Amino acid sequence: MKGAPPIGNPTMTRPARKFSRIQPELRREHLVEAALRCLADHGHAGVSVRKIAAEAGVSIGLINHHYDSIDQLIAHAYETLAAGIFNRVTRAVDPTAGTAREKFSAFFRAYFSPDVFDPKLLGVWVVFWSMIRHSPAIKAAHDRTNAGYTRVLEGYLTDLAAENGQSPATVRLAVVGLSALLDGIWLQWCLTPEQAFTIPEAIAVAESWIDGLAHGAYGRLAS
Amino acid sequence: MKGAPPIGNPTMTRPARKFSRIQPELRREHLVEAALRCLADHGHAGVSVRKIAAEAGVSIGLINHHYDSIDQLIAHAYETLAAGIFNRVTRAVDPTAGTAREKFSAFFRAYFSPDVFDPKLLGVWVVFWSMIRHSPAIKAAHDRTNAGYTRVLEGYLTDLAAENGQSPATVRLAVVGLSALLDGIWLQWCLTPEQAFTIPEAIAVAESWIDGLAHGAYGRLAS
DNA sequence: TCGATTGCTGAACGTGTGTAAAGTTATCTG
DNA sequence: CAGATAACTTTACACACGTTCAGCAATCGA
Repeated sequence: MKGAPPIGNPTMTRPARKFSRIQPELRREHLVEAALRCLADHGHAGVSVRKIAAEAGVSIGLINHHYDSIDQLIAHAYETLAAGIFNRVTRAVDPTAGTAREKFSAFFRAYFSPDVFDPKLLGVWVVFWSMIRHSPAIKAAHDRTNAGYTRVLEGYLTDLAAENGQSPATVRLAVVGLSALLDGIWLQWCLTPEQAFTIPEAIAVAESWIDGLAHGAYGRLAS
Repeated sequence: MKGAPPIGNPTMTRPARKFSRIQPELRREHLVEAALRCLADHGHAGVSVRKIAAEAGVSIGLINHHYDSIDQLIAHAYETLAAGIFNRVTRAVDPTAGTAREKFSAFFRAYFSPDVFDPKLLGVWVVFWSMIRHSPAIKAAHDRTNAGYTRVLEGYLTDLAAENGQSPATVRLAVVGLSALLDGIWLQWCLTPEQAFTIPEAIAVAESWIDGLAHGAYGRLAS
């Protein structure tokens, strides 16, 4: 019974392949994808070696074979998801074509898309946030992502100031304001899907913020 | 040993009072406070009957005696905390004194206070958010709180529009924008305490948003 | 002072958790 | 084809979880 080979009929009973070996790198990718599905479906309860292993169709022990602890896997998942979204959104803006003002419109179109504005995505993100304080790896991933957006928005806003003949002195706080506005709209939208504003309206709010900035309404930020 | 009364010295060994009975309402208040301390200290791991009971100095069974499940306790804690902050912030604005513009400044002063801008508070809130999808009670508490802020900001913004001789047509989306901005600044501040902006700067960003609105930069919201 | 009431305790139960470590086997290399 | 390698499985462990429930005891009214 226990692994005993069938006697006399080696060709009849093909020993079914119990698992497949793949490159560690590829396996980790699969584990990350399974982890993200678990987080999206079960929220915080999805942070579970057993659930993720089942979702990936592998044994319990595999995760601890590829990661020192489950937190490392979650951190890797954060890194992967955040980088994917960041790349998708920022690549939607052609850095060589159009005015700075037009770049914002392109950015908003990419940001306010169903890919990003998805309650399940916030569900995943909330888990990440809740682990930031206790997991240095996740905190580091968060800081890296944040710095990326700050850098990109800072570039656009600097160009916009130059385009409008304004001083770039206000750019730093303008970045704070704009990224806060984008985060906040995303948060509200995902937390309350039945809420009272549409995606086009959300875009209009963001566009208006840029218009207000361009019209010099934010002079006091230069203080 | 097990509760056996000491023989022969009834006066020597005073039976220590094992616990105290208090009104259910008061006990629930204590449990809520203990729960909030646990959430602030341990994040999601603080959602635990054993941890909260220990923090409150009561037995394990008491929580299930006063609440059907631990989720009910957490929902009660949410309600209490959210209402407390909402009251503190909104009462800081005298509805009878000053212009609408001045009311915003008062509101911002109360909102951007150490009470609210506290990483531990976000830690608690993230737990609430993570439970919204699975707990109708928490979802309801969230919606109620949200509606409260929307109502208040809508009032201020309507007054501001009247004060500036503007159409109130844009108020609805202005509420979306302002509350998103406030949420986003709070989120950023709490997630990244070592970040590159101060509380006064955060106030300046919010004030500038109001100025931009007052200067008519948000005309397109009326579409 | 003596029940009655009921807030409260604490052990028990079944389930789920992350990790460790030993055993298995698919795949690669010689 | 044989042996080495390491990806992978499996089992086991110790612990934490929420909930239940029988019984204890603090307080109140008589």
